[in-house]
Amino acid sequence: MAKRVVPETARRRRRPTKQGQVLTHQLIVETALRMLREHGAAGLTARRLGLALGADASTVYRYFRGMDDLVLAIADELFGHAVEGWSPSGDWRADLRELGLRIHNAYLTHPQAAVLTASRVTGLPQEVATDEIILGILRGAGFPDADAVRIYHAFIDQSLAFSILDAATLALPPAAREADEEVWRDTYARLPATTHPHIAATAPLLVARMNDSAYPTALDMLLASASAQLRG
Amino acid sequence: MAKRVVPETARRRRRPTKQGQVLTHQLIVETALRMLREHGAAGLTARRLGLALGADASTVYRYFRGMDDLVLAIADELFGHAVEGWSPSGDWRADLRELGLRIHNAYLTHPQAAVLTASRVTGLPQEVATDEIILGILRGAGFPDADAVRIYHAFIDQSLAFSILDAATLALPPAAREADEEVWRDTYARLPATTHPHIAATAPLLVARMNDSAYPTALDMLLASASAQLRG
DNA sequence: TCCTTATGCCAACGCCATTGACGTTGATGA
DNA sequence: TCATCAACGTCAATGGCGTTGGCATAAGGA
Repeated sequence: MAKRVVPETARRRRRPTKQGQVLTHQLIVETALRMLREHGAAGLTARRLGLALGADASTVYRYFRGMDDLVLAIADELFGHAVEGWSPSGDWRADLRELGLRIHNAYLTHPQAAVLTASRVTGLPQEVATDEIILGILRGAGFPDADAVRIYHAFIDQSLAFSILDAATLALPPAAREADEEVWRDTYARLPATTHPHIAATAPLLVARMNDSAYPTALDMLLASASAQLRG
Repeated sequence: MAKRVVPETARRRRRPTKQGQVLTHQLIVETALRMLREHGAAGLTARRLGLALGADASTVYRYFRGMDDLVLAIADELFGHAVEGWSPSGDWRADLRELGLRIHNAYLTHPQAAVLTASRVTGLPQEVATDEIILGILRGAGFPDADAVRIYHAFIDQSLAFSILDAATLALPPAAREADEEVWRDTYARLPATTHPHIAATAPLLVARMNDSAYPTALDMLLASASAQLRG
């Protein structure tokens, strides 16, 4: 075949799809983002993307080598969304907290993008820009380079990792979530204090928190530890 | 159809597969675990599982409602593996560190199981047992119940979340990983200090750490913060 | 002995990502 | 002006996936 290569230069020749749509990388990424937002991670498929674009599924492959390439482009875009409109306050701890929550939130609807961002470090522009910001905050706060890099790594991976986890919960249909909650409540309430004293003692607390994301806690703990390191 | 219901009572009547194998829930889970260990998360499919069992893929559905049910069973099994042979040392911090690493490691080859464990809290036996152990360590260390529950939640989700992330890296074919590493090294080395001073200053450190999991760092920071809370 | 039920197999459904072949277009340069 | 060529659209097909309906068979229980 004619080697479905994706050219790097900007395209100048265009032909509309059957529905009259003119495609670009940008348009495809934006459409994909909208689909993810509206239908969740499982809702983005080549076929449906093609449909949403008014084009054949295979047309997507003229622009991206495969779905992974597309998701990678989406992933980079999300870093841009995460820091959009943000500016440093001067308080490193508050700044990192804000950025952590923003990144976590941006990837919440796009867990597949989080997986790729973390596993396939490809140096895409928005990702690099975000890295620079985070490292800048840490070094500006006075962390020695080795510590700054270590904390940066833990910080960014933790935000992405929790996004994936929390996204899975979010993606469940409400009915399934309620059913699970019921089972859980039952199971934990039924455990006798003789065999499971600690669960029995804390069951109400456990149940009350079971639907919350643990990310804010984990983030705060990471920042508290970093702060202690800085002072110590 | 005859409603493919999975009976809850132990089965007594058995008919071997064409290959003479006699199936049980246990055998299916064990075979699936082996496939995950040997071929990674993407290597476990209903068809291949059937093949490995010497049975038709559809036979699996006589034992599990669907793939999710099977993976849930696997997930619970993994908690058992994680704490197998472990006993508390009396040092709560060292104990939690050990358990965190064990859980992270157990789910490393089974990220799909980690996703389900965290998103569909179903109160399966091994999971409950592990929860009891962790809560016991925290309450034994002197944490008030509210803190113990909060830390427990962050701790367990952190280990699962990082498993998913690290598993994605692990699953990449070595060639792809090396190619990515190359790109990364290039990108970061090429950034001028004028536009990206912080990356430029720490590039060697960044590159040196890029393939390591950030989990141990994040875990230690979480424990350090917990310890400070306890003392404070 | 007969009936029920558990459990096996097979074939099929509708989904998925991806690709090869082919047609059409617009820009380029002789 | 016009031939060439790359870009990029469609279509049809491939091989995989989870899942299910239909049917055959064997093990107990009556």
